[in-house]
This record gives sequence, structure tokens and C-alpha cells, in this order.
Amino acid sequence: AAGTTPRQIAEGIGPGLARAAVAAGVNGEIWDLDRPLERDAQVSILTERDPDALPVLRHSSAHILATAVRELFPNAGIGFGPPIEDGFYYDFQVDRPFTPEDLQRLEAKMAEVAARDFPFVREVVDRAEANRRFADDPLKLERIAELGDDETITIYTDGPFVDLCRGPHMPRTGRLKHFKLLHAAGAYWRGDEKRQMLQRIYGTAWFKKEDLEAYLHRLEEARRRDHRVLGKQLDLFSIQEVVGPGLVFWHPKGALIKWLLTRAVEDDNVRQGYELVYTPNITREELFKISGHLPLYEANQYPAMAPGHEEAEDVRYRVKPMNCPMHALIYKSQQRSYRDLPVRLSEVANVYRNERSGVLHGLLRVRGLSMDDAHIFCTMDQVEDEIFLCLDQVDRLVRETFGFELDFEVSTRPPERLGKDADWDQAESMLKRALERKEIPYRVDEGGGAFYGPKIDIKFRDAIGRLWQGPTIQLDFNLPERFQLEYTGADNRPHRPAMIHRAIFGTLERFIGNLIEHFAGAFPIWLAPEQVRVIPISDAQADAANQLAARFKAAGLRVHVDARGETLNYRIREGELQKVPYMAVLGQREVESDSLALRVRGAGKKQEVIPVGAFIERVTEEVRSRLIVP
RNA sequence: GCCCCUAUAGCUCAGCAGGCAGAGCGUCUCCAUGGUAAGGAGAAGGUCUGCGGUUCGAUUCCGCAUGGGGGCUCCA
Repeated sequence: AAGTTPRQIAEGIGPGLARAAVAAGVNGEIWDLDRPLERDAQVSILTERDPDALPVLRHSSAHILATAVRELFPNAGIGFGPPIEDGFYYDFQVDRPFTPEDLQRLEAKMAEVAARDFPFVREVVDRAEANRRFADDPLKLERIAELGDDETITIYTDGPFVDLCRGPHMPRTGRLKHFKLLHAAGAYWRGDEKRQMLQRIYGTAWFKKEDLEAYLHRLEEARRRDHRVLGKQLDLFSIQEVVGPGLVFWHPKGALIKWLLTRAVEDDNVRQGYELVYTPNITREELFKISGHLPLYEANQYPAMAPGHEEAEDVRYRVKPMNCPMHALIYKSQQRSYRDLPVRLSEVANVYRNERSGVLHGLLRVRGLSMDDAHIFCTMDQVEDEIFLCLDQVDRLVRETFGFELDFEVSTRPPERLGKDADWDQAESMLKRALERKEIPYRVDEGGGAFYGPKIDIKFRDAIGRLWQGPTIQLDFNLPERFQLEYTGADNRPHRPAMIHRAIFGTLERFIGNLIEHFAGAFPIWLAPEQVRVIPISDAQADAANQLAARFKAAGLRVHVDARGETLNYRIREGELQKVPYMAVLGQREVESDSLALRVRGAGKKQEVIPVGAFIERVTEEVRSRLIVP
């Protein structure tokens, strides 16, 4: 009914629903509870059972945080406070950074503000009024100046706090009950690193106590799986100061996983018709001038080295940050006929990128990367089939092998780009057709492609629901041009091939980091660096243990014997902590009957005594069933 | 690179309002020879990240550097 507000309507429905209402939708559009309807309309009330209500709760929570900040820090400038996944943040301009004690005080103050149950009041103002109201807040004035003339400027007030905001909000602050401030950090104003840095406070908010607790538990679970901690505990890798940040040492157990993955992708490549190549780690920088990476990519490259012996002063070498130009050179090293295409070159190669120090993070962001890289040179007409084969590989190596659920996104032409529109049309439709042929649903990021070609980005979801960047398939119109790559067509004339970059695991560092967190260090039998640990109960079984281990080894299993002079309990505990999938305990009874007492990782006291032959059969079969290396 | 936090034994961490450093685990030795998540005893092990400054005296306070962490920006 025109003239009434959604709140009035909600309150008319009944007290139960009115309490549940957090925001209103009018004719499918999100509206404010206090904005009177301009004409008769269909009104729907968002209740807290509706997942769409959470962002509203969180946005209001951010305002309540700002309300608390203003009470404790009256001079604070107010930045932005949007809802984010699982929570909210708000940026403030304050004369000193927030401390953990500040967060505690603010959290208490927020509870107080919420308990006072202020209504969120919406007010429409004109530009002059808005400028007057926020005259002492330069951050807000900047925002107001940017608002278009056709935009409605709204102000929200909850108790003492007034904010420029588009809304919508909960009806009252009292709705906020289950929240927590998580941490404070610096953040650039408007996300621009050239602008000043504000102090950001992150928090989370939920309708139900159980949801908040479950969320905090998830955070705890993520910390428990941290690959940097597990990497040390399980002795998988290290990063050492004398060598430098972002440079990974793979210890024997981590190296084994890396080796298995490398073999998996190399074997699959060969079966798929790729050819393996090896290219140098350093090159004269001329190469990157041709490719255009210099000077464009220079900030991410290590600086040039001195010339080699007897070389001119201006001949400089660089360690390579990517393989593409080298693979292009191999393509170019001979005349190519259309009959030779596609040429598929693959290489698991070490490349080095001089990443800014602040971005490094364990295995997930490093400076020395092992890329499972490949480049396909083909005719434009072959692109679709080649993409299809790449998707096949992704399906086999990532989805089937690890059971990851995949998420596909196609990024199309950006405003600034190279290449003819006709080529982009064809390329984009081929990417999409390849996905459709494989019956893969995908999202489209319009304009999200690189300047040199469209791409498919693939993300995968780990055991606790987090999405990670996985495989990428990128089309490139630029390098074939820069390197003047050609093939002779059926018409006996030179043509330019298309080039596809693709990586299945991306980088082995990042992928293994993801795997460590996904499995929480408890790798499945086919990936576990140590598959079986043989534990003789006493010295009397030591020889038998070594003989048993030799039989396992002969069957292709990765086995260790723990015959240390420690108690059985102690060694069992150690095996569990090291997350070894199987422990084969050997006492007098087992030795006499050629059997072993099997303890399965995580199964506790539950154990079975089985004949050695049966165990070997069972485990080798288990390995074979998910074998990523034939 | 930017904001903040942080650095003590191989690991995880106490400690020191400024007076030549401590625990648990791990390592080594000895005893115990065990039936499914830590048996007992003893020993070794530290220029308290580095360089400056303040001070009679600095691991402790201050500055800078380096590494690490939480974010921002960037990204595989």
C-alpha cells in the first residue's frame, strides 16, 4: 500500500514475523524498512532463516562497530564497512593502530550498543545536505563527490552514529547478538596502494549462537590444517633464511609427493600426445624483450646478471620467470606445416619470480615455482578440440584422482586488448563450446580476460569447503605475433598459429600446500610418503621386521621399520602423529604365523591380525585403484 | 612494497619493571623388552636473529636491518 513503509507492513503481519524481519524486498528489489512505498507493491520480508539476510546482518554489524568506535575514538574518520563472506569489516582513520585490547573494548561496546536496541533510521538527503552533515569527514566527502546525480543519497542513523550508506539495514541494533571481532589490520583507502592506509577491523556475525560457534570452530580447523605447521611436523619442506624467503627446500617426504605428482602429470602428458622438453633456467634478457615481458613484467623478475665470459657489457642474463618464450623458440626452430599441428610441448620447470616480500606465504605464494607448464601451438580451428583435451586432463588428474569438486569460469575480452575481434569471437566461443561438449557448467567473467586472450580458470574445493585457484587454460594471441610464429597451410601460405598455455596443478608448491591442508597431512595411501611402518614389539622381532619390510618394498610399497628401543605405546603414538596410513605391528604370535597386527591410521585400538600375503594384496590393490603413476 | 604484530635451545614456549637464562618435547647414554597414542634415570645443548644507541651493566629499553605472522595491494 503506497505511503506505508515495509516495516509498518511487517509489524502488521504479526509480532513473530516482525521480529524476524531484517530487510524488505519490494517487487524483487531490496528496499529499506523505513522507506515508504511509492505505489502499491508486492512486499517480501527477509527473515533470518533466509541466507540473503546474513549480509544485511553483517552490514548492520559493521555500523554497530563504527558506532562503538566513535564512542571510544571520537575523532575516528569513517571509511567503508561492507559485509564480506562470513562477516564484515570497517575501515577507520585513527591516529594510532588498534591493539588487541582495543578490540576487546570495542567488542564490549558493540554489545552495549546492540543492547540499547537503537532503530536504524533511513533518511534521503540532497548533495548539499550530505556535504553539510559530513563536513568534518574527508573520506565521506570524497564518496559523496563521486556519487552520480541520478543516485539517491541516503544516510543511516543508529543511536548516536550517522553514516552515509546505501543500506539496507536491520530494523534495530538489538538484532545483533552473536558476533566476534577477529583482528585488526592496515588497508589502503579505496584499495589503492598509493592512498593512505586506514585501520581495518574484521569481525563475524551470525543470527544463531551455534552458527557463530561453528564458524569459530571452522577457523580453528583451518589453523589446525595449516600447511606451514604440518610441513614442519611431518618434515615435508622448509624455507630457510640463509637461502631466502619464498625458496622451498623439499625434504625427502615432501619431495616424494612432488615427485609423484610430477610423474603423474608427465605420464599423462605423454599419453595425451604432449612432447616433453627441457629448457634453460637462465637466458639473455633479449628473449624477454622479444616476448614483451621486459619491461612490462620487470617488477616481478629478478634483476639482470652480469654478462658471461667474453661477452659484451650489454649482454645481460636473467633467470626465467616463465617458460612460454622458450617453448615458442622450440616451435620456431624449424619450419612447421599444418600437418604437424598441434605441437604440444610440456615441461615441469623451475621458474623464479621476484614477488614482493609481503605477499609470500608458505608454499602458497613462493619465489621459486615448479610449474607443470605446457604450450600448445595449433590452428585456430583446432583450439576447441585442444581445450577439450585439456579439460579431459583436468578431469582425470584433479577431479578423478583427488575427488575435488571443480568450479569453472571463462574470462572474456577486456576493453584493452590485442588481436582482431573476429579472433576473439572465435576463441571465446571455442572455449565455451569445449566446456559445453564436456557438459561442464561454467560462469562467465565478462571482460576478465588478459589483454592477449580469453581463458578458463578452474577452482577446486577442499575438504573444509575452501575454494583454491587450480588449473588454468589461457589462449594467447600475443606471443605467436611477437615471435613471428608460423606454419605453412594447405594453401602453401604462411599462417600464424594459436597458442594455448595450460597448467593442470598450477605450481606444485601451491598445489601440494593445498593438498596438505585438504588432507590435514593424512595423505591417502597412494600419496603417503611412508605407506607402512613396521613395528616389532621387542628386539626379538627385529630381524623378522626387517624381512617383512623387504617383502613390502619388493611389492612396491614405501615402508620404514621403527625398531627403536622405545615402548610399543611410544612408537604407536609416533606413527599416529606422523600420520602413517598403516602400522604393521609384529609380535611373537605374528612372526610364527606369518601375519601382522594391522593398525589403521586414526582407527584407534581397533585392529586386525591378517596374513602378510593378504595385507600386501590389499594394500597394493588400494594403491593401484587410485594410482596416479602406472 | 605499505600498516600492525613478532623473533629466547632442534621444536613449542616461559622468563627478565636492566644485574652473565628456564620448562616440556626432541637428541645422546644407561636401565627397562614391551601387545596398540608419551616407562624410568642421567647428560649434552643457547653470543637470548644481526648491527648500532642509551647505561657502570642490555636477552630485557630505543633505532635500523633481516626473517616470520595478520591484513592491504599483487598473484600460479
